[in-house]
Amino acid sequence: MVDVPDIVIGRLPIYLRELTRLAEEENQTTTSSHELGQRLGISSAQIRKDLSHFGEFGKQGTGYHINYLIEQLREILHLTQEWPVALIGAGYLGHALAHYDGFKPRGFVITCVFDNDPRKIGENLNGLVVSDIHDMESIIQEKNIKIAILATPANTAQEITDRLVKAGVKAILNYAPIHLNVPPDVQVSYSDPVVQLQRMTYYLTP
Amino acid sequence: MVDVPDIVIGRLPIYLRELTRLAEEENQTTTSSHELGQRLGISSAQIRKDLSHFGEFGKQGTGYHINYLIEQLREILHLTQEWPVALIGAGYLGHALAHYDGFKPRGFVITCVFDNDPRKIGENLNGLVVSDIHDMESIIQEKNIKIAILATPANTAQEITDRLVKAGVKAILNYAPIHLNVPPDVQVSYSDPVVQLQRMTYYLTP
DNA sequence: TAGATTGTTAATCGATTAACAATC
DNA sequence: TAGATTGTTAATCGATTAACAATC
Repeated sequence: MVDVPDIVIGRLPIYLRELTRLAEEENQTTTSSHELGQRLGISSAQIRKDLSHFGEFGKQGTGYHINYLIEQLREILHLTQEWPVALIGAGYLGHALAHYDGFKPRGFVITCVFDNDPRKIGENLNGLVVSDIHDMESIIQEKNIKIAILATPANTAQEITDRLVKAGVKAILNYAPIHLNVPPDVQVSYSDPVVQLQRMTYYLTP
Repeated sequence: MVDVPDIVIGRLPIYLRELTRLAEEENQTTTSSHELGQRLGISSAQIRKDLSHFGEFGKQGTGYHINYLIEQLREILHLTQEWPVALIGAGYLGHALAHYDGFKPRGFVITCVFDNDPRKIGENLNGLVVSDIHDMESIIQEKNIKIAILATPANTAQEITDRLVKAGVKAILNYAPIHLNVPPDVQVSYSDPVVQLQRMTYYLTP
């Protein structure tokens, strides 16, 4: 359990999402690796192999009890606590993230928002007041925040990242279209819509 | 060149992005697989191997001419044309995407926006008028649009996807937190911030 | 019991890396 | 020339899959 491949970890939230859907939308109480795989376009063998890294969660003949497997996945992914998140950038994207109601039910709460634009500082974003980015480090440390969402332009992203790391942040979801350099103990996840679109156009006939 | 692994294709836009950065921000005209890899946290061997699927773009001793490699990557990824994109959903996220100025310089133009909310239909979004989603298929076909960005709630995403596919869309960037079922000739790329955050919390100590 | 499905093993498949001849 | 760096090969490393005994 010490050395589970990251590619396996990356699939667990997808399993968790689909299991929640099966429970809430389809009102099912059990499922099988075959059914889950069918719905996600993943082989049943891969799902069983992935889960086997962490224990035995199913029963031969009947499959998996959905609520139990959801609970196990939430523990594995450290989602039994709610994670406070700092949002950096109060532009259009920052607004969208601040208003997104999908964070809370899945384990995350945006707790503070920062911007460097005096016209945005003080603004109310879905109940959160935008703070001056100068206060970022002190507020992050005070609230013991370990996760940040970066929604700033590319040209300030690395500088802000360095400050986040110094302030103790260990995971960054980066929406700026730029690679970030961080120490090995800091996680970075990237979301650049253009990179995603460009990957798909390769397969399209111009 | 017929059968390049998708994981290789996925790195090409990253190379392209960093090369553009090297040219525009650092004013460099040449680079090496070593330098590029250093900046991206990728081995130089992997970069050379990836590029070798498509041809020989460098020179021994001197490396790669940046502008030339950029042009080659743009051709490989089919970015020599500008791709019109349909945006589905005019909520906060739709607003953010409609105002994002990073699409045009990298090959994409949001050409139409759709929503089903009568209060949003007719609204002006950064120069685009929000259309009734009932007109989605006809407008997409008329404009010969092959790429859509899905920024709707999860509960309508599959239904809209089916309609997009019928209208001829071949690539979907999906922001709804749900797996989409599509025919094999349709590309889907996913962007669910919570999935990305949950992958990172695995590595965090609660 | 009969049917279904797990967890696991071994085989297969695919991706990454190290090394180096070629050559600018 | 000497130094640097490519493109490519072969070896290594890692991930996926097929198959099946175990068992609910």
